[in-house]
Formats: sequence, C-alpha cells, structure tokens
Amino acid sequence: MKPGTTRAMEPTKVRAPNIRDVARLAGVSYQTVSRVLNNAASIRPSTRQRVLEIIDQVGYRPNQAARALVTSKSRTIGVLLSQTAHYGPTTSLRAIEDAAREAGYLITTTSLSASDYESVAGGLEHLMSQAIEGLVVIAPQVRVFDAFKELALTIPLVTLDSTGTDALRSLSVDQILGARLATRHLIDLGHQEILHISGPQDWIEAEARMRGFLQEINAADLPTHPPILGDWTAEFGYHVGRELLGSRDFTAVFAANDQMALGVFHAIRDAGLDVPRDVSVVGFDDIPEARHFWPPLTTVRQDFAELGRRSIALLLGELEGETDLNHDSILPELVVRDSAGPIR
Amino acid sequence: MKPGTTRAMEPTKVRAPNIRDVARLAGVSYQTVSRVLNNAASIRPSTRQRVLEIIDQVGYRPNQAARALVTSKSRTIGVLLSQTAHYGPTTSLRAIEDAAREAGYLITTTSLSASDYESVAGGLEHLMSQAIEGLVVIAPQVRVFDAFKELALTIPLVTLDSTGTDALRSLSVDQILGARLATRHLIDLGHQEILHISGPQDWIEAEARMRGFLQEINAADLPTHPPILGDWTAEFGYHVGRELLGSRDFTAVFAANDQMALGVFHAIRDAGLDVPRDVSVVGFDDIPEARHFWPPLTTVRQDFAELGRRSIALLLGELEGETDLNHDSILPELVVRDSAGPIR
DNA sequence: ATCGGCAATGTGTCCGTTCACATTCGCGAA
DNA sequence: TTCGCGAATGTGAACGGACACATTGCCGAT
Repeated sequence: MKPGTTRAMEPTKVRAPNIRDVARLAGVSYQTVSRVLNNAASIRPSTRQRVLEIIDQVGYRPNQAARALVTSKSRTIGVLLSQTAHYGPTTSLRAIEDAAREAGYLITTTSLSASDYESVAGGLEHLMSQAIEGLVVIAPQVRVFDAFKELALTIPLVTLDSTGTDALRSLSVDQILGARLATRHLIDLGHQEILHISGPQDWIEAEARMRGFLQEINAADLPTHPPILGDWTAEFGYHVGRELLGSRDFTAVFAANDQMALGVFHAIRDAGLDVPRDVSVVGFDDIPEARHFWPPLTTVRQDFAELGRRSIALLLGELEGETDLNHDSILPELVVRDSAGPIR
Repeated sequence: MKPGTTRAMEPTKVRAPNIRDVARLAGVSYQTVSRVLNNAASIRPSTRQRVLEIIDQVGYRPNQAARALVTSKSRTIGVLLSQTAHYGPTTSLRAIEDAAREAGYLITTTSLSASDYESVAGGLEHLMSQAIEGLVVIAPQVRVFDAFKELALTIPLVTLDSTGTDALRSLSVDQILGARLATRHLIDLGHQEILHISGPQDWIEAEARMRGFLQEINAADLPTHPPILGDWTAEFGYHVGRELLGSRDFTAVFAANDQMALGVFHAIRDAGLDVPRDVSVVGFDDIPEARHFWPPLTTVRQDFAELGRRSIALLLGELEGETDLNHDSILPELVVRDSAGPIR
C-alpha cells in the first residue's frame, strides 16, 4: 500500500524515514547513504551533498537500535553513583554529561541503593542491559570496589575519587595532600591538639584524608587523637561536636568535609563558644556555600568538574584509541578564610 | 566452524548467547524462550522452568538493541536538566533514577548548557537519538518551556518545578503557598517592612515565590518593596545584603532559597548586626545544611524526592496505561527555626 | 472413531543498520 | 581496441529479537 493510499480515518502511523527512504529519494543505494553517515571515503562530493540534503529535508535520524544491533556499540556510557547526592559527585556528573555529549555519547546513570555486593551487581546489571561501552564509577566506597573485583568487567572502567585503588583506572584529586595541607595549616597556627572528624570508614576518600591527617600529625610529632568516624552530614558534625565539647581537650578540628564542619560550628556556638577564637575548624571540599558560613570556612578545594571531564577523556581514549591524555594529577588547594586562627 | 575449532592463537571472540542458543539448549523453539521472557501466557510451568534454568546457566541477557529495533521501544526515559547542580533537582533526579530502575527503565540525562532555544533543541536532539520513550524536564525556566512549545514533542513529557505551565504535564510543590507561609510567618512576628530576594526572573519557581510573597504582603496591606532579582547563589545574597544594609529600611528578608539566605546572614554579620535580633531571615527549600546555619534557618521545606518519584509514576502511567495515580498536590511546609524572630 | 477447540509450541518475516563482498564506470596504458 | 585498475557505488547477508500466523497434541463431546 502506498503512503497516500491509507483508508480515510485510519491513523496514518507515520513511520520515521529510514536509510532506504533517504536512498530512494537521493537516487542512490542505501549503502551509499550509510557511507555518508559514517563519513567513509570514496564518496563523490556531489553525491554526499545530495544525500545530506535529503537527510536534512526529511529529518532522517539513524536508528540507534538498529545500529547498536549490528555494531554491538551503543555510544552510551554508564555512570554508577553512590546513593548520596553530595556536592562533589554531582558536580563531576554534570561535567561528565557535558563532555560525553560533546563527544556524541549518551550517559545513563544509576544510583546504588547500598554499597554491598548485591546492590552493586544489580546496578551494574541494569546498566549492562543497555550495553554500555564504558563505565564511570563515582561510588568511592571500599565495598563497591571489592564487588568490582569479583565482577570481572569486560568494558573500560574509570573510577572517581578512589585514590590508589590499584588495578583500576582511577582518577582523583590527591586527598592525602589535601588533608596534609589542611592539617599543616592548623599546625602552623600553633595548634597542638587537633581532632579529626573523618568520613565513614568504608569511604576511600575518608580513609585517605585520615591518612593525610595522621601523616602530618606524626611528622610534627604531635599527640594523636583517634579520628572520629562520621557520616559526612552536618547533623553528625553537630552531634559529635556537642559531645566533644564536654571535655575540651583540643583547640582545633579538621573535618573531612564542609558539611560536618558546619555542624561543628553549630555545636561550638551552642556551647556559647566562638570560631575561631575558642576552636579553629577546617573543612574539605569548598562547597559554594563554605565562603558564606559564619565565619567563612577555611577548607580544601578540589576541582570536581575537571575530574569529571578527565574521566570521560580517559574513557574515550580507551574506547577510541586516542592517546593525548592529560595525566597531570589534579592538586587540591587550601583556601584560607576565617575559621582557623592562631592559638591563644 | 564449531566453537572449539578456532585456530590456536586466534582470539575466540566469545559471542554472548542469544535467544536461539538458549532455545537450542533448552530443547525448545526460540519463540518459546521469547514467551518465557515476556511472560506470556500458555507456557507449561515445567517448560518455563527449564528455559529459566538455561537462561540463568548461560547468563543469557536479552539484547536491548534487538528488542528496541523491533518494538521501537527503548525502555529509556530521558531527563533534561538545567545547567545548575542545585540541591532540589539533584534530589529529585536521584529519586527518579530509583523509581525508574524499579520499573525496569533506564534513565539518560542531559544537562542544558543554556536556556535558549538552540540549547534546548540540541539537548533534546541528543536524547531523542536514543529513542527515549518519555521525558522529564527539570529545567524550570520560562525560556525552556517556550522552546518546548515550538518543538512539538511526540512522547509523553512531565515537567518538574514548573507550577502552572499550561498544556504540559507539570508536577510541583505549591510554590505560591510556600512563599505565603514564609511571608505570613514574618508578618505574624510583627514585621512590616519585608524584603524579598527572588530568584532569576526567568525561573518559573522564582516567579511563583515572588507572587506568593506579594499576595501575602498585599493581603496584609503592608508596604511593598520591589523584589530583588537574584541568581540563587549565596554569593548574590551576600553582595545584595551588604548593599541593602546601607539603608536599613526593612526588618525582615524572605530569600527565595536557602543559599541566598545564607549569603544574607553573612552580610548581616559583616555589618556587625545579628540574626534575628536586627534582621529576620527566612529561606526556601530546607537544604540539609539549613538547620545548622547560624542561626538555624527558618525555611520552607519541599519534598523533592517525592516529586521525582511522582514524575516517573506519571510518565509510566502514560506509557503503560496505568491509572491509579496519586494526584494529591505536594504541600510545602514551613520549618520554623531561629532565623526569624519577633520585631523589637 | 471422529472432530472441534484450546493450550502449548514452532516457522517465517521484518525491524534498520553495517559489513563483506560484488559490480559498474571511466580512464590511461598497452 | 582492449585491458587493467582504482574510485564509486550496489547487493545480499547478518545482527537478535518480536509478532502474526501456522502447527501439533490432547481432551471431551458427538
């Protein structure tokens, strides 16, 4: 039945034009159209021109599914996120999306409901069902990586914020250095009794920041307070701060992220004390709000967006065999504001 | 050539098992396997059992591309985000991912580089290339919707945070009500000179919050200060706060989001004043940090996650013809903390 | 014993591409 | 003129599923 021949009230069901439609209209074979599409060699410029015109004219768009079926490539990159909606991962993700789009790739994301093996396997399964070509993991928990070790992936994988996890392509700002910068800053101000409120034990970054803290404390030969394991939330910082202030055997706190630092601020104020007069506080991440905390928070900045961009560059490099990758490590930067002052 | 017959050093290229492999192994036709997969009726339980066993055994996973090719359904939902990584959208997105995964759908996201027509069309084009079945738009700017009006989409669309945009399925917390609650709270505390720092003019929510503010001010017959158009950032709140404090012709500020409120806090402190003693401040959103601001911020909470979940429910309803949708509107809630006090 | 009818299962075709392998065309060299 | 040859283009398979339409087997009614 020819297109116009449909019976009167029957919904015409306009099928999207396919490659053969284009070919017919352009008076060439579908293979030629395919060549134009994949800009292969050996196409007479005039032919290419004509085909392109028709494509534009009928609004032809290659069917990804058909293409994926035969090439078994989906031009899709999966991103696995941990359940939390933190500033860092979110910022990286946005950069990942942009970079991927630029390269003509799609991003599909899945967030983990937990960090156990089941959950990781499930999330991965979900992504794999889309036949993703590469994977970015922003779920920097030890257990997630343990799960990965058992999973034996066959596609390129890049992990973010997972300093030093061997055997996997890993990209991150140097957390240990960042923690050292923060700690040294406090030491330079004369503090000797410094507390560290860490992230959850399971988190790789938390562990790295803790290590950096301890390295610097040891290097300066200062008394070691056992780090307190937190959960990244301001809520935790607040509660632990209140408890800690019962016995004030410290003059400074290095919180493993800005939110916990904020909670500590709150606790200090609740106790009728002042930052930095009575207690100095340093955070980590430099979220946009940090400079407007009261007092403005001294913290460690890391370039999350750059991290995201590089992860895609790395992945694409592996996927398409490029080589000019930027392997410089991304350095954290101490941002000195007003929340840490000299000891008095 | 039989599988084992490959020449010694030739990479064996293990093809993933397909539906016919499974059928052969199970001793049935591929159609039967297909029926098991799509749990169609008329399969003898013992047969289904056997097929499922084989599927599990060989790790068969239906090829999405092939399925999409023939059904022209991708089981993928697209999400279009505005460029910013705000708390609300991010939270909604995470809930969207979860809800979609639960229903067996994939999410692919694209963030807009700007809010002009070109950009929206480009982002959409990118998503459409994946043949998404439905679209969630979290880019509540007027221009984005103007762009959509011209675009004549053929797939179900749900927009978030875009109160009252007609003709499109729109889901949102009642922003006007939220703003009225916040404003009324200040009025009830005795404030008469209330300033509103709004979001960018282009944002639908900003406009709604502003409307709610003005409604309440007018209802109480109070003097109207022209709203100040901000950009959602703490930075802006800070700068405008400093300027405003030059002439203190107000006693309270209603900021259109918590970040700007934080900036205002900062400015007030810089001026040697106190919140809420000298100026009362109310925010909007109730980001997790808000309760640990100093002082803890009185603000309006909205359930972003619920919003995300519902958007998927709505979309799936349209896609799969379900009907039992929850049409109750999501109400915002005033969270009274310490940043707004009685006038003195 | 035959047949209708339904449950369970099988066969052929198509979806829109790409790939490997033809085929055509034109032009210069023999 | 004929041949060779490379550039430009065409043809016939796949790819892995789903759908429409057979076909088979079995049971009870006739």
